[in-house]
Amino acid sequence: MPSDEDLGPQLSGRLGYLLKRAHLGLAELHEEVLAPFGVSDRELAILLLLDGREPESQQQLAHRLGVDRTTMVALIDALERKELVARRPDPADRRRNVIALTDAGQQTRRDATRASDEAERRLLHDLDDAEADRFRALLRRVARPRRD
Amino acid sequence: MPSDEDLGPQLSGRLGYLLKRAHLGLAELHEEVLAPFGVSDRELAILLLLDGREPESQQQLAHRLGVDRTTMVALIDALERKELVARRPDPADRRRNVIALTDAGQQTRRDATRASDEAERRLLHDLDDAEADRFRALLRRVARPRRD
DNA sequence: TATTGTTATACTCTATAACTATA
DNA sequence: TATAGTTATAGAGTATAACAATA
Repeated sequence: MPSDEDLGPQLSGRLGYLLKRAHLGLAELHEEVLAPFGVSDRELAILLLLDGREPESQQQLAHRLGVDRTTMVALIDALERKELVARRPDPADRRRNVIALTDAGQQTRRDATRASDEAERRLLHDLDDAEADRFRALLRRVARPRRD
Repeated sequence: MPSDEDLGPQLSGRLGYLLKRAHLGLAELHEEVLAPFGVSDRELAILLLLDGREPESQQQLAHRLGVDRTTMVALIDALERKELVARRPDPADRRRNVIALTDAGQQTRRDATRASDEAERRLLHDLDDAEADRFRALLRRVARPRRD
């Protein structure tokens, strides 16, 4: 990724550029800290989505993650291969797969979440605690779902 | 994009999710406000990169944009088709193409930048002016290039 | 030999359409 | 008929490898 001097003030101050760089920076940190646990940031999101909920179908999960159900198939495939989640047919409706965290999945969720916390801390490294809280609070308001 | 209730507190508060949503929200706003000018946010970035600089080769431009030179080819192709930029061979080194904004490109840069300002304002709609300034200042510090 | 722009190719991520098994 | 999961396929967006022109 280029530095500010490369870009010039016209582009380097634009919100789109800043958000992209922050997002990309966090993605890189996540890749680094999650590597020991064998999951991607994306997969951690699914583990978090599954945790502490009634077991759900792939389709419900896909909807909550904001992807198509066809996209969900490969994501669950990967997590199942790693034995972090299990598919079982819903007895009440055998068209459905119910997805649940395995014990290993629970453990990975805990460990990977701690690692992700560390990635977030490193992203906000230049901010003191009060500034970090302020940033998070403002970002939450900016990230509100659009009301079109 | 799913709402907070869909996600649950475990995922909806994570920085990665918030940054992604803010970034995506701005991308959607940009698509809307830039449509009348026939350029994408990506293309506006290139127009801004070209503005007020010594003319540069495709490769220099690619480096500053943070993409491969092979990727730059199609981006310049599109802008050239719209007659917003012009390629001309560098007389001093005929391997190179020098890329320059056309008059129409200058005009589009001005108009599209104003539209992008509007998109940024709409993204920050829930913040008052002081909060928006604070958010920008904090984001700049978070978006610092990683010093690995 | 090395570099610039280009093309061909492949890889990732995603969605749409079509298939199957169930309902 | 309609729905859940799946597969095949296609479209972005990106990169790597190879090629022609030039240095």
